[in-house]
Amino acid sequence: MSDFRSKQFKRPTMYDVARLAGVSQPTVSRVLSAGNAGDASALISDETTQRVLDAVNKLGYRPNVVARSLRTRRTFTVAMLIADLSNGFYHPMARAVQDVARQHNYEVLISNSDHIYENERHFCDIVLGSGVDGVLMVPIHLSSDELSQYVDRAHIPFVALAEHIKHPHIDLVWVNDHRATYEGTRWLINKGSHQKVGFIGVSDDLPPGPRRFDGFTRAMNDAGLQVDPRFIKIGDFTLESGKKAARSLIEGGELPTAIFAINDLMAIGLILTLQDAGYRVPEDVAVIGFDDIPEASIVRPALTTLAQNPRDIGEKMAEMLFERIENPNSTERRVYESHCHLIVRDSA
Amino acid sequence: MSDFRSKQFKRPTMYDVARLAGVSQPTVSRVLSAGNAGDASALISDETTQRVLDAVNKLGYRPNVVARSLRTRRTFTVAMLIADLSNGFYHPMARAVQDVARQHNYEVLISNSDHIYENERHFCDIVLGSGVDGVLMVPIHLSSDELSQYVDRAHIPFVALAEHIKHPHIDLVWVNDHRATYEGTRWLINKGSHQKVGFIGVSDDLPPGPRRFDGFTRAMNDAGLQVDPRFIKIGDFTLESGKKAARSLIEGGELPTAIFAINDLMAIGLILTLQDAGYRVPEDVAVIGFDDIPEASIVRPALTTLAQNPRDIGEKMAEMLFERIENPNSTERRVYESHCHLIVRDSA
DNA sequence: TTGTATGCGTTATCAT
DNA sequence: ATGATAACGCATACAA
Repeated sequence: MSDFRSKQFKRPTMYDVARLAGVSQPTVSRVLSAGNAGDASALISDETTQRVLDAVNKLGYRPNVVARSLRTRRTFTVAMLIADLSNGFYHPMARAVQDVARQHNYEVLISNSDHIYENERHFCDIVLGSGVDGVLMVPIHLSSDELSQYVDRAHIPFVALAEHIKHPHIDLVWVNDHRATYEGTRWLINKGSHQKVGFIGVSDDLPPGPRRFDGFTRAMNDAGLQVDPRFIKIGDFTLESGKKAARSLIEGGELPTAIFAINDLMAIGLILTLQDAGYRVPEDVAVIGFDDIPEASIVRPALTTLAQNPRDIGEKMAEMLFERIENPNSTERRVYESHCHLIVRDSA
Repeated sequence: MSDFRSKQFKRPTMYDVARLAGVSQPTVSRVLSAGNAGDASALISDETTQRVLDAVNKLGYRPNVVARSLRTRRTFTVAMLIADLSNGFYHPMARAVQDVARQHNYEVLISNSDHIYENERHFCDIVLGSGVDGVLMVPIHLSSDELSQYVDRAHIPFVALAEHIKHPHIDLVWVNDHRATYEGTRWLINKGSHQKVGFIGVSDDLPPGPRRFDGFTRAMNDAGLQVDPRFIKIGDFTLESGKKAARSLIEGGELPTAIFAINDLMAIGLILTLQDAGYRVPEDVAVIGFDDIPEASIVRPALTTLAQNPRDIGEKMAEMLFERIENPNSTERRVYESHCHLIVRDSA
C-alpha cells in the first residue's frame, strides 16, 4: 500500500525535481513559472525545460501554494461572505463571482453569515489573517464604522453589496430598493385600486428595513393612502416568518386587500398561509414580493415581484474587486447601481 | 489617509511585536500559541506575556496564517465540493459541515461543480496543491479510479458522499437509494393501484441513474407490472428538465397515472407543466419525488417525496474527516449509511 | 523562563 | 541560460 498518511511522508519539492533533472532548484522554479508569467519563457533552454518537465511528471510534483504565497504575498484566493446560502437570491451572485474569479485564476472562499452578527465579525477576523487577496461581502448587521476598522487594518480591496457603507476604500454595488419599493407599491395600489395595503418588512436595524418601509410609506402617501399599523408586520427574511406574519394578520380580524413583502420568501409564506386559511390570492389579497428567486415561479399563483439581478450584482462586484487587485494604485472609489424591474405574474 | 494599498505597506510581524515588547521573536510566538495549545501556558512569565499582548494590541498584529501553515504543514482549512449550490438539498449539508468544522477551529472552502465533469477535476487539481488538511466531496462524474489517483497523491483524508468509490483510503457516507427507490415505487403503486407508472431519471453514466432505475424496475416487476419505455424519461436534475420530460410525455399521447421522479426539482417541474396542460395532480397523475428540498413544501399539491437527511449526511462526513485529521494513523475504512424516509404529502 | 539558530518550499536578486 | 544565496513569517529544537 502507499505511504498514505504516514507522518514521514513528504511531498516532492522543487529540490527533488531539480536533483532528478540534474539542474538547480531555481531553474525548476523558472521553468514552471514560465507558463504562468509568459514573459520569462525565453530564458530557459528547450532542453532543460524538457528535462525538468519530465522530472515533474515522474515525481508527480505539485507546487506548494502555501510556500509560494508566503513568498509572493498573494494567495490567488478571494473571500466572499453572503447572508444566506439557502436563499436563492445569492446563488446566481455566488456563481457569477466564481465565474469571474476563474477567469482571473482565482479561487473563491465562500462563507455564510446566516444573517448573524457574530458570523459577520468572525468572517472579518478570519479574513484579516488569512492572506486572501480581496473580499466581497454582504454586510447586514455590520455598521460602516465597524467594517471600516477592519478594512483599515486589512490593506486589501473590499467590495460590498450595501448602501450604508461609507468607507472611501470600499467599493460598492447597490440596489436602489427605496425607489423599487416606491414604484412597486404604486403599481400595486393602482393595479387593484387598493385602499388597504399591508407591508411585511424587517427590523429597523437591518439596512433594508427602513429604506424599503420608507419607499412603501411614500408611495402610500402619494396615493393619498394612510399606512395602517395593523397591516404592518415584521419578519426576518424567512419563509416561516412570512407565515407567522400571515397568521398574525388573520388573527387581527380585518385583512388588507394587498400586501407588499420585502422579499419573496416571506411573500410566499404569506400566500401559503393565506390560502390554507381559505383566502384567495390575488382575489382576496394581492401579494407582491422582492428578489425573484426560483421559488417565485413555483408557487401558485406565481409571484409578482421586483426582480433584482444577482448575476449582474455578482459580476460587477467581482470585476471591481479584480480591477483593484490588479491595479492597486487606482484611487477613486467605485459605486455601481444594479437595477430592479417588475415582473408581473399572477399574485397581484 | 492610511497607507492602504501602498505597495510599501508591510503588515506587522512577530519581529515588530518582539521589538516593541523588548523580547525575542520566539517568545512572542510562544505567548500567542499558549492560547491555542493550552499546554505551553506555564512556560512564559505573566509579566512578559502582558508586555507582548500590549504590543500586539498596539500594533494591531495578526499572525500570518500562510507562514504558519508553511511551518506547521497544517492550514486548518478543509475543502468541500458539492454538485449544485442552488439545489436546496445541499444547504443543510454544507451548513452541517461548517458547524462541525467550526467546533474544530477549521474553515471550509466550498466549491461547486454544477454537475460538470471538468469542474470536479479542477477541484481535485486545486486541492492537490492547496494544502488543505482534508476533503469532502460529492463525486458525480468522477470514477473510482480517477479519484483514487488524486487521493494517492494528495496524502490527506478524503470523505465522499457516494456509493461507487472503492478506494480503501476514502471514507464514505452513502444513501441506500436503491432500496428507497424500490420502496417508494412500491408505495406509489399500492397507493393508487396504478398500472401505468412512469419514471424520470438521469443518464446512466451518473451514479444514481442506474441504481434508482433498477430499484424502480424491480419494484415494478415485483408488483407484476411492466416498465413501459414510453413512460421513461431522462433529465439532468434540473426543474427545466422535469418540465421538458412532462412535455415529452404529453406529446406522447398517453400518460401514466403515476410518476416517480428521482429528485424533487424534476418532480416539481413535472407537476407545474402537467397542471399548465390541464391535468390534475394527483387525480390524473400522481407524482413522487426524492430529496425533500424546501420547494417540495411550496408547490401545490405539496410534494410527496423520499426525504434524505442532508444534515445527518454533512455531520457524519465532517466527523469522519476530522477524526482522520486528528488521528491520522487509524487505518480501518469507515462507511456510514444515512437513511431515507417517505414523507407523504398531497401529490401522491 | 527566554534567546539563538534553523528550516518549511517557494520566488527574487544577484552573480556567472 | 543557469546557479548560488537570501528572504517571506513563523514554529521549534536546543542552548542558556
